[in-house]
Amino acid sequence: MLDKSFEPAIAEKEITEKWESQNLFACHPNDDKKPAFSIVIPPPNVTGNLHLGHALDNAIQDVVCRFKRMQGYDVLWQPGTDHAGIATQMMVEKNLAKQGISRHDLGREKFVEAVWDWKKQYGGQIIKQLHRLGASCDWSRERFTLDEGLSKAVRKVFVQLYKEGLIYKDKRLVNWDPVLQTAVSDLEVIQKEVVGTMWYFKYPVEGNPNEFVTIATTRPETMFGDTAVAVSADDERYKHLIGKNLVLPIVNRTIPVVADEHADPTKGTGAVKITPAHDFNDFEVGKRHQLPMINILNKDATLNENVPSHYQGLTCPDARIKVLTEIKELGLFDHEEPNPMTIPHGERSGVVIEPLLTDQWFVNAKELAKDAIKAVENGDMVFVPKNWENTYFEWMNNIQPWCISRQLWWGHQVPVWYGPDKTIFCEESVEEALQAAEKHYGKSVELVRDSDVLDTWFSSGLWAFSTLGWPEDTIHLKRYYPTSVLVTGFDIIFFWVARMMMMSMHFMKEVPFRKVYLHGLVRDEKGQKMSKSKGNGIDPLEMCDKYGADALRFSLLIQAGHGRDVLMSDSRVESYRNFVTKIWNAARFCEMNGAIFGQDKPTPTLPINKWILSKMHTAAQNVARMIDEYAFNDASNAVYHFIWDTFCPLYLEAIKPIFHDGTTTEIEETKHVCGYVLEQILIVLHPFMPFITEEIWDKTAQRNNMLMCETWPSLTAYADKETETDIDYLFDLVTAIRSLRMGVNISPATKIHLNIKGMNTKNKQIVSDNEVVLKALTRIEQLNIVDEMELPKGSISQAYAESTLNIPLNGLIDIEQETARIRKDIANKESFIERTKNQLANDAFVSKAPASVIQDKRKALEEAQQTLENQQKVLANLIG
RNA sequence: GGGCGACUAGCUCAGCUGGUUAGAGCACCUCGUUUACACCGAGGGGGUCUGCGGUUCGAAUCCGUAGUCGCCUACCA
Repeated sequence: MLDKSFEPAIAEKEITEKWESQNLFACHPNDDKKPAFSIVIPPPNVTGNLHLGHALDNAIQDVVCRFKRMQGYDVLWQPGTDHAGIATQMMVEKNLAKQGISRHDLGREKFVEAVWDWKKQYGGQIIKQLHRLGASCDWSRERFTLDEGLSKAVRKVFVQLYKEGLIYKDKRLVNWDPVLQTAVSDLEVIQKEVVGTMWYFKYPVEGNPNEFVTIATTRPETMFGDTAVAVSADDERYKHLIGKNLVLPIVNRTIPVVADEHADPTKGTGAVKITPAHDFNDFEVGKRHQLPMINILNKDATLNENVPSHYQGLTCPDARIKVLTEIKELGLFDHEEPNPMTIPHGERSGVVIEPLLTDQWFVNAKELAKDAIKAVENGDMVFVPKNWENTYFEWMNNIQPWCISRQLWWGHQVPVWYGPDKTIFCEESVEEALQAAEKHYGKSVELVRDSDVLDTWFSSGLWAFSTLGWPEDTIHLKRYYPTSVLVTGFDIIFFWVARMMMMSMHFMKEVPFRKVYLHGLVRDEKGQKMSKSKGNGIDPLEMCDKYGADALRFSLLIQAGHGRDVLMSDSRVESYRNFVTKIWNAARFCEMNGAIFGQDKPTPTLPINKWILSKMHTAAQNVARMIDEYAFNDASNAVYHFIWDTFCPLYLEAIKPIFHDGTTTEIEETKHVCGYVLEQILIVLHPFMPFITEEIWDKTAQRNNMLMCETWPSLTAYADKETETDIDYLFDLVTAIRSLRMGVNISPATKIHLNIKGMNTKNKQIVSDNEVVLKALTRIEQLNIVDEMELPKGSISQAYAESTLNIPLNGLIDIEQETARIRKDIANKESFIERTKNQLANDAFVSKAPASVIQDKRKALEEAQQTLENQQKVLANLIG
């Protein structure tokens, strides 16, 4: 029995326990009868808390997984978390800082232990939160990117790529985060727009103190690292200076003037100072001209020993002020102007990123990208929506070397050992490295391990196969790889999707997933990005507490259309909570009227019952198609409207009089049909709203199965189009009658007499077949269907298709108001008729438009003309 | 600088390969019989589809162009 109201908090807990204690989310790799379907979860950061983006992402995956299970697939939804190198290390360091301890106080080993302790105690909170949403992951298979198995995969991949020459060590400019004191990849750098200043300095020409070259710079303090000034070879202003030297002010070091394509005569002064160790373009210029590279910064971005002593130890902003002062004192300042520019900031630390010359490990992404590009070109992997593939190609075709080393402690340590002479031994374990070293040196030696760890995305890049057991040849790998679809946000196409494609193509020779579905961002109700600083964030768990997980999921899903962002607000969730209540009450109604559950599909004789079965199957088919197209908004909309606009107000209302006045046979049939249809509704709605549906399923009957294990309605067409059309007509008629009543303020309590004049045979038949229903829904006491009659004075009439509806009224009606209403209706009809007539009189239209279009127009015209005629009679009767 | 997307009722959005008297939800107005539901029911008002030009018998739908907004990406001496 269903209680008076649905309590999400209690039901969600109970149902989750039932699902999980029976292991219903588990995959069955040995079940040969079922086709496999698999999804790997985008692993959330182990430090993370569930936000609405996760809620959306996982609601979508859950819909797909539950749907596929119901369709008879063996589903693996592979869960897990990411160790999130920088984020996690920062968090633990912050905690330690509260006790006044730095990671250096602890030392590397102790620190890493501390992080593991933290992880064991507090990490993975987000996984618990996913359970609350109803996520049907195979929780027994949860993985972590630093698990032993996954670490093994990481080492194997690194070693192989190294041995293939696709991973290499290089000294080059990288994005350096001076606070975290590590290199970061291009993707971890955020460009921020600011209005800076362009300063113009004069560099004297060597041997001719009265001649100067004016250069423009936005970073005066980097002048200590200048090793040339570049000009364009054709620039008349500077041509004569090429090959000569300038004197770098303050330090009084001489630097050459070189001709280089990088110098653009139209920009700045046409002469550009070259600082190879602190600018990416200058680095290239430096290499072209074999210029010295002078690094002037320490790891914390203060100036180092390569600058004049009174600058050493200053921060860049301080040094800048000092340089400006000094240049002015030297009379070498030309002028300055405001300069809008973008400045790189660290994604995590938020501080200014410095290009810094360091030794780092790189992946030759250009090489790995080749197969990853091909796989999308030839359709082995498909983007949904398709237009994202442009973004993918654009980036992949211009891909830069991927800097994978991080100067952190938390993460996968690079499997590289150095011999006494710095020879590199890249092996999967220290034992193997020692062996290799012994072979190399002909004796045992001490090795020192590289201290760097890998970019977090290096291990996430292997996620699609490492979680399935690779490099072991596991049954899961065989059965579930390649995975069926990846569901994620477009913001990590480059970080993750692209890297998975590259790694998977290289190591598996096969795509990691057949499709990638990219959903939008969750925003607040005004369409603004949610952020802590704006304070407009909405906590999904709060929403669960307040409205239930089903309502939250549904409000996300119903907006998840291709290429659309999702807006979130209390009022939206509230309205879907109302939908939950609606379903609950509909179920209660069925139950109270003795609905029969757990039976096979009925074969009813009453039109209304045939009708709802047909509608139900059409809806189920549509929903299935839309899920397969990843149109979650359309799919949820279709369920929503079927329940709220068809099942409840039409069908349930229509069967009330049957339960009340029907014959025993009719009542039994209707109990069966309404029970059956409700069960089908529960099945179709289940992927979207797993809790309420499972709860109703559970509480209404003794069942063998939980709802989530039921089979999706058969997709073979079951449609009774004729009955659908008939009953649709009936309900249209109901609306027309209700509208007529309402128009003259007849109280709903008043039972009326209704005359219908001139109705055709077919429609008469429909009305008489469903007379009980029609009368109940429109509160008609007496119904007269006549071929011809005079409309009584003081009665109210309305043309309805070929017939005229008439309600005799004893009381007064407002003739004026009524006349106006009819006139307006007539005017509408006339305008339609005129337009349609013109169209049909147009030879070009008749000769070129498809026959079906013309036929439809003719039919509509005929009908409108007939109705118009009737309506004109009604008007004449009213005023005459 | 390059690219992508959006612009349809007060708000949020449907409207697929051109043919609908342009739809929905929320909001709004009116009225509330019926023990499923007031977290509800019935009825109703409201838009000519950002501007301009074009293609077409026919355009919200295709093309061009202008504008506004958003996102991605590059560069910035």
